[in-house]
Amino acid sequence: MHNGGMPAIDPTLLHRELDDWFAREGRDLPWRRPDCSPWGVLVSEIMLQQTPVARVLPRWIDWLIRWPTPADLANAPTDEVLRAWDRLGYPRRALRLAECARAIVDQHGGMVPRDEDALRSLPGIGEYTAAAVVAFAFGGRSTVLDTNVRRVLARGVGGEALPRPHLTTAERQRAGALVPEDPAAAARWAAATMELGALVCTARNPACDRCPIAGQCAWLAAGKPADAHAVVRRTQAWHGTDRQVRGQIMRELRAADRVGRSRLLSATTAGSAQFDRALESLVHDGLAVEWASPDDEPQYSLPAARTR
DNA sequence: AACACGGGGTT
DNA sequence: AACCCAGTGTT
Repeated sequence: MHNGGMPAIDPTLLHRELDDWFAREGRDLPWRRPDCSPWGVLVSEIMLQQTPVARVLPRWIDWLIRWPTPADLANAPTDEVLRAWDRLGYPRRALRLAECARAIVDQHGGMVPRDEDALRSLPGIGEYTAAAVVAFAFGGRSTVLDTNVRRVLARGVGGEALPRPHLTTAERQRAGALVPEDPAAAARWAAATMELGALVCTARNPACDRCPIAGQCAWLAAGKPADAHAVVRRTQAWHGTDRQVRGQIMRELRAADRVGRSRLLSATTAGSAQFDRALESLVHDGLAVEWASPDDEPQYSLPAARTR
């Protein structure tokens, strides 16, 4: 096994330097505090899926005050859940979080499970989130691989500017091999690598001069070569998409009790064909319900009752 | 493996 | 206007 003449990685040194840096520079986020419950951590992880910390913070605080345990959320009406989710985006996550709460009550006696496979089987919890809850809620050993960690390892260990578009088995192995044996150390490693990717080893302008592991970084040593598999990935369009129209409809539904189709349509930038497609998809997803009216246009609202 | 799915802050 | 961001579930 060779690594192209790049400096050998010393995991022990890596762990210690990142540990020290995280203790010094890590943000004091409420879901990282020792008194935060596993449920609080789980809620934060769902909200943080594709959503920045700054926007999650106020929603998370309100959410935990209102539904401090899985049992509390399990009994909440769906419309209240969706209004509390507000504009965090991807509102299906809110539905899945409520389903997740019910599954925790039904299958785990209301306690967030510690087992990674059990977590993985809950609604809305995939590979990343299961590993994150193991580490951050229970201080357990897991391989936490989010976009930040992937970038840190792609650079520091792989010598490449950015990770591949898709997670590979080889990448999982590389990440797993670097996880400290001690569970508490593994949890700190997960938090520190994520934080490094978020604060220093950012996608666009990495602050290598402030990086605690710059001395061991394969990418820096190689002269920071450009992304090998760049371009290709075009960002998804946003304006005029069905997603945008869905968001416009959801905003209107959150603001009203019931809304007629025509008023809903006028709240969007869509033509009627796209509007109907978006509205139908929301009904299909369980984010909206239709109230048929014999002699007037159909009315729509958020789902009032929870769908048990 | 590819696709659908929000929204707002930053550059 | 483009770019970025603590992913998951479906097909």
